[in-house]
Amino acid sequence: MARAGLTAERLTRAGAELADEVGFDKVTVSALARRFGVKDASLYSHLKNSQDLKTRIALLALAELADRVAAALAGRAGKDALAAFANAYRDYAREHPGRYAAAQLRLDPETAAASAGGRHAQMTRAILRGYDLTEPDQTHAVRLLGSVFHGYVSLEMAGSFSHSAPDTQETWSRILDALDALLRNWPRP
Amino acid sequence: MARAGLTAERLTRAGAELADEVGFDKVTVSALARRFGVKDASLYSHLKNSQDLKTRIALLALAELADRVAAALAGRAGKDALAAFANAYRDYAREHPGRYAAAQLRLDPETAAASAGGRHAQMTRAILRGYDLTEPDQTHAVRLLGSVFHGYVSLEMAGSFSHSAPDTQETWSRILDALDALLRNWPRP
DNA sequence: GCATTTGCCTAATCATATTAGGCAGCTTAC
DNA sequence: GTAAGCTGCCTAATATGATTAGGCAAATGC
Repeated sequence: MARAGLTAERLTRAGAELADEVGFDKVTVSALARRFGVKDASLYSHLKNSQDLKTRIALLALAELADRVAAALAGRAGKDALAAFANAYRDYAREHPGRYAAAQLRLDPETAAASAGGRHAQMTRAILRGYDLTEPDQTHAVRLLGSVFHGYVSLEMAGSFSHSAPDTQETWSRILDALDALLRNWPRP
Repeated sequence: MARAGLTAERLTRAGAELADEVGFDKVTVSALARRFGVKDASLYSHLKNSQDLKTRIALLALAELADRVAAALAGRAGKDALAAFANAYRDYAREHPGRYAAAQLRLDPETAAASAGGRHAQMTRAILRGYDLTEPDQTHAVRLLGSVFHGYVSLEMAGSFSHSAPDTQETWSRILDALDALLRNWPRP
C-alpha cells in the first residue's frame, strides 16, 4: 500500500483545519484518520494520544496568534497599538474559531511554559509602554486587557451580543476608545 | 428491584455536582448512571440524550447564578453594586467551576431565550443606573462589563494569572476601581 | 541487493451513547 | 384486596471513538 506520509506536523495542521470546519470539540482521532484515508491506529505512531493531538493544535494556534499580533503591533504605539492588538486577536478568532477554541485549552504547566503564552503577555505589556503606568499597575492593566479581549471575543463568538442593537462593530470601537481613555487616566488607589 | 427514583430534576442536580467535582466535560450519561447505581439506558427515560443533560445543567447554572447576582445586588447602587455583581459572579465560578463551565455552553436560540440569560443582561444594565450613561453607550458598557467579568474569571480559572505576582485578588480590586472610574468618566465619541 | 527501520494495517479491547423491547412494582378502580 | 395498566429500570444490541499489540510491506542505508 502507498504510504500516506503522516507526520505529527501534518496531522496537527489538518487537525487545526478540521477544528475550524467542525469545531474543536469534534476534532477526533477517528475523524482525522478518515481525512487522511488511513486507519485510526495509524495515527498513534505520530501522536501519543487524543489529548496530545489537542495540545498540539492548541500550541499551533497560540503560536499563530502570537505571530499575527506581533506583525500587527510592529511600528505602532499608544492607541494605535492597542487597536492593532485587539483587532488581530478578534480577527483571528473570527477567521479560525476552532483554533481559537483550541488556544483556550488548559495546558499543564510545563507545556504552557513552552508555549507562545509568554509572548502574548510580553506583547500586551508592550502596548502599555505608550501609557504612563508603572508596576504593579502595569500588571493589573495587562490582566484587564487580556480579560476584555478574551471575554469580548468569547461572548461575541457565542452569540451573546447577536440579538440586540447596536451592532458589535460599533461596540468594539467604543470599547477600544474606553480602554484607551482608561489607560491614559488610570486611577491610583 | 427497588426503584432509584430518577427524575430529570434529580439527574440535573446530580450532574451539576458531578461537573463541579470532575469537570463539566467529564459529565457523561454513564458516569451519572453509575452515581445512581442504575444502568446507562435507564437515564433515557428522563433525558432525551447526552446533549439534553448538558443543556439542563447549563440552564440550572444560569438560573443559580442569576439568583445569586440578584441577591447580591439588592439594595446597592453605584460602585457598591458593581463590586457586588462582580464578586457574586467570580465567587460562583470559584465555588462551582463545573457549573460555571456549563453556563458557557452554547445554547440554541430558543433555549437561550428561555434561559436566565436575559436576567443577567437586565441586572448588568441595572448597575449602570448608578452612572450617567444613555443609549447606545449604556449597551456598550453592558457589553464591556460582561466581557471583563467573563474574561477575567475564565482566565483566572484557567490559571493564566497564577504564575506571576501580584496576586489576583489585588488585581481584581484594582480592575473594579478602574471600571468604576471608567463608567463615571465614559468617553463620548 | 540485502538488512533494517519504520509506517500503516489487522485485530482486539474497552468506554460511551443510544435504541428496542421486556418484566416487575406501583397505582388505580372496582 | 385484587386485577389492569402504566412506568421505571433492566437486558440486549449496535455504533462510534480511543487505544494497544503485533504483522507485513515499503522506504532507507549500506
